[in-house]
Amino acid sequence: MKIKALKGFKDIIPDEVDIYRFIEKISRDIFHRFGFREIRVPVLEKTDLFVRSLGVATDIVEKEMYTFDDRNGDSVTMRPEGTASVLRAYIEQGLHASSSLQKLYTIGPMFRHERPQKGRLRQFHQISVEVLGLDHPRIDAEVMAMAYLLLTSLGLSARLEINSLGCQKCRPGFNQALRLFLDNCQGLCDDCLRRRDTNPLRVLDCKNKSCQEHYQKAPFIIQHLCPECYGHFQTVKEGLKLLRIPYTVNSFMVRGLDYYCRTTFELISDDLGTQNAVGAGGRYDGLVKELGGPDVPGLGFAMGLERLALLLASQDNGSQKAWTDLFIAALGPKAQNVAFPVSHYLREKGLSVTMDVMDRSLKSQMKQADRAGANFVLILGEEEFEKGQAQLRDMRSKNQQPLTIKSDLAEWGDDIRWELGTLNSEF
RNA sequence: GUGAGCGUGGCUCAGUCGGUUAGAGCACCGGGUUGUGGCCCCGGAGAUCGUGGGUUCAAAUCCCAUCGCUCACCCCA
Repeated sequence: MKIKALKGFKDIIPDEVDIYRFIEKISRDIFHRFGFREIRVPVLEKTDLFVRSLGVATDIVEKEMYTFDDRNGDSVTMRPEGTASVLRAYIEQGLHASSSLQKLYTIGPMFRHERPQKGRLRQFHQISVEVLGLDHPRIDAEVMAMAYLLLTSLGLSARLEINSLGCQKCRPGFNQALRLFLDNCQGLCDDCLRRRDTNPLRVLDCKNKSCQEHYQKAPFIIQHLCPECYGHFQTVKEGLKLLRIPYTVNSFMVRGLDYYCRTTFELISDDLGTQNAVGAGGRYDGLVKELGGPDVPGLGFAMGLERLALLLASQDNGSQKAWTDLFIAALGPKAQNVAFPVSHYLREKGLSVTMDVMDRSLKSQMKQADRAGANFVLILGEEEFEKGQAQLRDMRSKNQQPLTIKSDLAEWGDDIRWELGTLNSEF
């Protein structure tokens, strides 16, 4: 019986890794421009960390975490998201002491025991970005602008939707108003009836038509924001305008995690089926304190690498294949015996070199060279080898020139490097 | 947890009102070019037809069970 990977756990094969590396490279570059630094944190944490940060009643904590007792009997959890771990590290390492403002990001695997579907896995990968220690609304706009720039830099388009969830002062009032409104609605669907109690905001994006008719008249959270939250939201929007970042306000947008307050946002793509958010985040003032740290405000977002990769793959951007500087085609045992150490010498000197060690026909070796994306092929033929000659072929121009083989392999290797250098500079 | 669809060489799929040696394309290997790639032509290797059981003279095809994958719901990146 073949052993297969677990449900929702995927191998990322070389062609796909190229896409992931591309995404990561662009991300690091963009984040650097905004003054962010990378932090790497463990994938396994004490269960309590996530229970406290995400909220006991959230779906993630209730039924999606990979939680188990380790060999000491301690309850541990494979991280379902990045923010909690980064904040734990921020507090534990005393990063707040070295600078009151910390801009951090991390890239890595997250784990949630969900039913897999398009753009959703049990082990998936996120880029997670956090700003700690700054509550000015402009940073909210800046972070959204950075997320937006990342997408456009990747050649992707997505729309930015924003909302404000208010704070501990004004949200309860809205929740009450909403619940009152829902109690007076007749004929809501079963889902909405359930959500009315568990997560009232969630009813607002119900897909049921009759429910939606009701919600046309539902109270908007924006109307219930306290003056501070309202002002914050206004400045966020002004900031986005100043930066010329297009956005729409979606007052029905909710976050699944308890810790969000005030600004929330999502980056939505229409090419992802129903899992249409490529990135999402928001402000989480109070969370650091909740986790035992100083009372500093926080803000962050996460992007799903799989979803980004899905979008990039769908845009048939011709993935460049692997390449190699030089392929050595050696025919016959004698030539092979020389080619083998020369290939190693050239690699020591920094060239990427491939050769066929099975001594196959020249035709098939040329084929291999082509597949390896070789820029040049060094041909060591049996007869020529006896005469101390080799051929250096430029695979693009098909030009071929003779090269004298020297008995001192290092000396000859340097000759080859020299020739490749002069030939390459012509391009 | 709920619902629907689908499991045939490495990949994408055809074949399914049961009927001989299960096909194609791509990829792979070899040859045509006695020592020169990408195109073309020819040949080759490669399949427990997801698994188990049942019906039948005969099952990839029908029935039952089971496993897996996919998509959707819930929820989320």
